[in-house]
Amino acid sequence: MSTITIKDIARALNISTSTVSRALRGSYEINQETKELVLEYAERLNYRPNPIALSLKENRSRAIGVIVPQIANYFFSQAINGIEAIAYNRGYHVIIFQSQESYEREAANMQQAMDRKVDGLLISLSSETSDVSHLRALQEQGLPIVQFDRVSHELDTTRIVADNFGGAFAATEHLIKAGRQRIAHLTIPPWLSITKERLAGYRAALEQYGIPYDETLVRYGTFGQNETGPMVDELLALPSPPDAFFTASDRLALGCLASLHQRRIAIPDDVSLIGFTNLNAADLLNPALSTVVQPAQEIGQIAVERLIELIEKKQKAAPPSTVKIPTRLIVRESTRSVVHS
Amino acid sequence: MSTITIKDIARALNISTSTVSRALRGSYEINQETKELVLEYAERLNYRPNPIALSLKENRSRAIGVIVPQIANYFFSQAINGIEAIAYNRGYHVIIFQSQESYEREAANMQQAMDRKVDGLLISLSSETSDVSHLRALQEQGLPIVQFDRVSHELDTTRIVADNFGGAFAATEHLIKAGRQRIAHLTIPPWLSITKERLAGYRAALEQYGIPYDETLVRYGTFGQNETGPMVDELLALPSPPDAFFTASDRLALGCLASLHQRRIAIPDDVSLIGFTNLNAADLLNPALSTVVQPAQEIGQIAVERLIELIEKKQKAAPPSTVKIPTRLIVRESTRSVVHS
DNA sequence: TTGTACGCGTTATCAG
DNA sequence: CTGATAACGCGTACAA
Repeated sequence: MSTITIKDIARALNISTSTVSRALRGSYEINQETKELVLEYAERLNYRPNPIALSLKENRSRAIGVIVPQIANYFFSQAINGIEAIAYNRGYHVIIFQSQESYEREAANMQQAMDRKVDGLLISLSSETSDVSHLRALQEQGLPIVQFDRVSHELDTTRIVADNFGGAFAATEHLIKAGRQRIAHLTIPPWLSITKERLAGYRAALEQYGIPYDETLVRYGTFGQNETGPMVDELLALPSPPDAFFTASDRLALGCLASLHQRRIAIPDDVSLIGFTNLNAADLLNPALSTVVQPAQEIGQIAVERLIELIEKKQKAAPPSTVKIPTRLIVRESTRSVVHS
Repeated sequence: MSTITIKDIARALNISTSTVSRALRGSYEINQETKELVLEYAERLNYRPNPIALSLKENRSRAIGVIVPQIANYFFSQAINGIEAIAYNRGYHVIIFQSQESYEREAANMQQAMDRKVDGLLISLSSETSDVSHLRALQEQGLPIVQFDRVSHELDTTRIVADNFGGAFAATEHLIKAGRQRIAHLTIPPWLSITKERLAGYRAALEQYGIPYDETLVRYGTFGQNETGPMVDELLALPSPPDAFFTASDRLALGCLASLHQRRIAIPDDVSLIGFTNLNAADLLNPALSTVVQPAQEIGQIAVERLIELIEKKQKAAPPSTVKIPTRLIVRESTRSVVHS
């Protein structure tokens, strides 16, 4: 009794279900009187069409699948924030999947998303994923897919990413201009697209300012816990230790910050530190820390907009392309004297 | 052709759909031979049952609706992390809704969740929500509901919350024992359950140590941007300004930290600062900042476990009760000399 | 303008 | 042991 169907209305009004259906969706060929009657009654009983029945019939769900490595990662939770907001306004629901950085789980998630008949898929690849044939298979079955942040160029989809090269270049340049010469780079697994781009930006800046690239200054992390301590120790033990750190994520930036504090290294007196972070995360960061801000929310919004475009105008699939969203460099010097007052 | 149904199998094997259905679900009354034939064929063609058809038939969706004020809030993204992990293992999907701290939107989300026929609802109330009759209505229609974190005691459901009183007491006591006497409390809207509990813990600690309660030291924020600056200014302008700050969220803690830095107030030399934060957020915090850690992930996990219990054993609905998860006080003194080296 | 019948994928019921 | 049929809620081609 709690859920009222088109059938109940038909029975109550002594008309057929098809008439009710047509009235409800405002079909032109229908008696004004009947129409109003139906609408009024439906309104009164708070009739709500059953989307599941519709899904079954139309073989679509008005749901978008989102697969991310980890929700509890500030970048992704912000991206999802952007995604959900837009999707909601466009009448889509968001079903979240976490790959937990596991290829296997990512594949399982994709299968489940398919089973659920999502209308489209937004995905940021797990760090374990190098083979994208499972994704390609879905795509070939006609599932609209948009990649964001951690993307593969072996898969021909629209890709929405931050300007990782530009951001890394700006960060490195900033450190160089601050007089640093031995800039360490703490980053994430080397095979990820975003890692490569950031590394390239870092190297380009070094090159432009005539500083030799020293690969011993570059350290690759996993997404594990407490990994910065050993990295920092190793770097400090070098014959010629770093005088600055450029980290590739907020997690690494803060881990590095904490490690340096524990080792009684002052920032920015002994070393400088700058990290890749996210827009709101920047608020959360130590005010002494300069950051390269990634517009996570914007990336999510644009990704979902593109995806909905693909879903709704299948006829003219926009040619796959890579969209780079600019990053922003936030320099905080003002607090320097305070922190070390 | 991409999706294979029970019908396809039946046609291919020249048997009826009912036989296929029975074979697939291992019905006892069925020929071993036929069974194997069907299973083998289904396996080979990678048959996957259509959950939407099942939903329509069984009037359930194996999906859990989760309504939170904001995904991009570290507490909630961690809670969702816990929720998703458990739900996934139990075969449920998670559909996310953001109320964006709006009552109206929360109500709309609930309606949509109902429309989608979620099997149960996990909710943390928006800051605008005081009237819970919309929730009560759903509950009376038989929808299993579990509240977490921001709960209403006017709604008779299982509630999973952090031990806000205990955490606030511990934080305040810690500050008192560090010699502080004028402890400001920056908190969130006063009508929220969690606000009241934290305030009560704060007052209880003051009382226990014979410090008079001064309401001018308590400031209530909204969830807006950049609200700590004015709060801190007002407090510092008091005839007898605070010598410590206890903040009710990571956002307020960091906002406060930044504001104090800007005003050249040293921590912990001039004032002490302690905040309510979340387990992983603690990593992100300034290493100089002590915190009361809320186990966000655990709260999510327990909430969803309870919900699934309710969903699956409707017969014996566990009596509604409030579960308090302990918080943990993390004191970081070691970094003090470093920050001010 | 309205009603009848069918199909979307699946399972339960009832015959055989 | 297996098959035909109805039902879940909806929209629509076709018939009236």
